Amino acid sequence: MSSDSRYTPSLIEHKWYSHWQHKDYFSSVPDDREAYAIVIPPPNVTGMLHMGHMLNNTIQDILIRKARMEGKNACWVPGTDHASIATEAKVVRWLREEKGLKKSDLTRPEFLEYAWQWKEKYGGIILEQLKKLGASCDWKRTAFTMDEVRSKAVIKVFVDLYKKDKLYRGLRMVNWDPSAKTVLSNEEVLFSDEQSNLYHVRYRIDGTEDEWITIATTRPETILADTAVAVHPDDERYAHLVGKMAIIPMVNRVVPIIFDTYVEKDFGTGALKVTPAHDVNDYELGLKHGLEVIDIFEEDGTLTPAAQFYVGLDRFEVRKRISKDLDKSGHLLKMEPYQNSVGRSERTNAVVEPRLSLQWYVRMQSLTEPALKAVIEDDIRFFPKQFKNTYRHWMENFRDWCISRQLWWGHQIPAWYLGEEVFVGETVEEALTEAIKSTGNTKLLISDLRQDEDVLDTWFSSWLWPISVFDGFESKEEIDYYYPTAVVVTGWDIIFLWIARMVMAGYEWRGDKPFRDVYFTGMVRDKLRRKMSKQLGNSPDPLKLIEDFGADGVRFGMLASSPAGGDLLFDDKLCEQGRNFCNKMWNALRLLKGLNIVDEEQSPKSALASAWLTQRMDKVLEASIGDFEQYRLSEVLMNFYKFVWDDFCSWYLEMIKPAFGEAIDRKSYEEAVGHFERICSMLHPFMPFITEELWHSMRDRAEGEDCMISIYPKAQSQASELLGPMEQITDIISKIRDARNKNGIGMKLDLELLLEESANTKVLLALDGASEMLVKLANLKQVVVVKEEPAIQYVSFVSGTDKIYLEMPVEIDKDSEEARLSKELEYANGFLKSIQQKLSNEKFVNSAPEAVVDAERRKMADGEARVRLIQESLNKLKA
RNA sequence: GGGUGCAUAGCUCAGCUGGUUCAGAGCAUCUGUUUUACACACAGAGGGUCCGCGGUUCGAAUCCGUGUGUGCCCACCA
Repeated sequence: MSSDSRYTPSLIEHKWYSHWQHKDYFSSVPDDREAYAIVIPPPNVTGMLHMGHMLNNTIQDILIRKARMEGKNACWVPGTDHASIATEAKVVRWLREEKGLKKSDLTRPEFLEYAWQWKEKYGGIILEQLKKLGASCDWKRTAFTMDEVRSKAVIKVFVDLYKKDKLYRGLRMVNWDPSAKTVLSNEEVLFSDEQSNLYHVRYRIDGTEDEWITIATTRPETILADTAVAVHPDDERYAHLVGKMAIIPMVNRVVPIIFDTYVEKDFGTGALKVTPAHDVNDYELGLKHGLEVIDIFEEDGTLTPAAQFYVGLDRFEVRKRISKDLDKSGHLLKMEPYQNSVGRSERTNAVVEPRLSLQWYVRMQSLTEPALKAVIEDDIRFFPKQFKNTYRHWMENFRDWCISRQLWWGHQIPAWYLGEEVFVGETVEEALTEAIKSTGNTKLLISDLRQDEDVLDTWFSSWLWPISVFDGFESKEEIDYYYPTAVVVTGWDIIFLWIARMVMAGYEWRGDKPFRDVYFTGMVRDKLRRKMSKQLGNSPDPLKLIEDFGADGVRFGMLASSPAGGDLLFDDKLCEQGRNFCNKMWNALRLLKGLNIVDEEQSPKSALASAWLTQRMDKVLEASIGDFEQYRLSEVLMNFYKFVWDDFCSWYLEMIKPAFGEAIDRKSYEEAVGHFERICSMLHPFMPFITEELWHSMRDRAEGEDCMISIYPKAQSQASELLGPMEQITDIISKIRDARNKNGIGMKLDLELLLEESANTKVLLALDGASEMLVKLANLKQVVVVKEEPAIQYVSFVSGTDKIYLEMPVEIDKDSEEARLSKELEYANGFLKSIQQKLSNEKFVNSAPEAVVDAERRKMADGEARVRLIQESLNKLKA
């Protein structure tokens, strides 16, 4: 404990973190113990720690620390994801800003060299941040999706899928990111409603002077690529146009007017421009009606010569210009504000362009089947389980997965071309062998083959993570031991991108699930339920939070926010509460450490308090088992919090605390430290730093005797016969405080406690014991048993079925006493009445379970006694 | 349009298999306390139509139906 005796998180955090590291407690190798593995959802190398990471890593750390303390071989593998598109974008910017280089100036190997440099420099930041949070990962195992082992796995899997005929190249409409100049999978496109305009443009009917058809579009720039106009076949307005052609403005292309039920009559003018090259639906229409496809966009979103106008300008610039030009030429009839949903690239935020291109796809059907089954049948359990439905719905409609990306940073596709023919192999030599076999040309050289320029989607490596982190495609030793892993903790936003795919990969290559449980955290939002965003500035800096409240405080705050599933409303007030909790425990230990200890026999009062605390703790621990199993960690923590603060600090410590100037007996002291020790273990997974610090401060510890590897406490006994009496004691003490307050006794005064003869002896004893606690309230003179109502100035109350007389040194306010007693009587009567009513109901007695009826009978007996006792007091007072 | 949740104190949420006078917790609010571990504290208090309606049951915050409000996911969006 530091010398200034103030709780200062920063002082202890660094100390224990390096201590644990030094002990190598985080390392794991297969052994005889039960394996409990968690693979960290690899954060992007580009990433900084954000609140979502804080949350799910706190949760994982709790789970892994608890497993470790329960004697399992706890293995938490950290790592980072190469995040091909996001990283490449970052590297491109870095090159431009720091080195004055453009990507196009560099060769692929040059670019990759810079990218690796960047990765070495910035890629580890996020892991360092996680360490500050206290994450007890096995850092020696730190993996990277592009390191040697993981890369090998990716290549192997690609080849394997190809051989199984689960891979193909296909020409399709894809989501194109013009900023990163790559294709995106559907899951990488985020749709949101944006304000735009609906342009009404008229096309002249071919062969007429002044007959027009008006279409509505949000993308006038694509008019240059139009190859038809479509209307609904039943639309009478356009029935006369059968067989007619329309003339595209500006380019003056003559295109057919087609009739298709796809068109909605009620939307806009009921006429639709068809641009097969730049719209998914139009492409389908084009195929159906045999339309020409005119592609007017370059891969960066500027216009090609095929557009004829605005060549080289960006599509949005063109939108502005063409609307003006169309207006000038009298084609633009109307421009109205319109809200539509716009898809943007998850990584670059660029508006996604539908584009026809040739890409690699994974056939999903055979992969989704076992993956769906596993979750439906609870072989993999979802928490909360509602997500099963979402998962099923999606899995049943899984489209083939586009896995090629037009980037350099990533795993280059192991496919080689000889002319139009493709050969796949783990190495170029393998591909060459295939090529020779296929062509019969034995003179072929490696240099004749041209490797596919594209890299694989990042998720194509992430989905192998639970296997590849254990080198599971190459060696058996670790994978057989650690697989399936225990649980994966993640936000639900990547359920499809990542979770579903890991499940598929697990069954495809291991024939087994990758993890037993999936715990979905909520999305972290601010207390006003807004998303955390840079623009709003409502996203706290995690490291600043740790500085302000300590890692333990922040962990507490994250967890106390809200349970799994829904949104998690973050409020740094909760971190403050967490810090205060640490401070409370810190001071509790200061109290103990400050006591004078004497070698005397244990006082009965602390023996009782100690036994009671054991039982309270048992009860809390017992309840936590189910909560832990269901991943209700907030619940567990709050219950622990209340137990430590209320039961341990407010009641137990107050009861065993000797009066001012006096000493505590050794046994009581030892027991108190023992309780505290168990509390440290119990709370350690949640708040590792403070508990480790207190653990070492409370006793001299042997080398290696750390809280982190102490045994997780279990309930010691089932019995709870002391809980009742203690409840009564706390009740009595509360009532004494109350009487003091009500009668305006602010100062310490002599009070005499008198009990009826019938009083429960255990309570009597306990009260005597608890008397030390009353020191602050009153100097308790004595506890005596009375047979009759005493002839003194007193306040009486009923606790349980005992009546207690409290001698008061001041005149009692009879009116308020009467009011108080009347109120109590009313309550007791109401209680009794409701029970009597129940018991007089034959149907209740007959149909309710025996135990319930019995309990009611007991309650009735107690209730009757209470009513009688209160009534007596009231009568006396009135007399 | 398809699916799926949610509705309980000022706020955030528990309330699990229907059964304690069951209406709770934390925070916030208010009142009191310079108390000897802790003011990052202590002792108290107030605060509710458990969304409305109907049903099942001896008994409903809990189960069923229905209405309303509200969130999310998927698809579509000229």
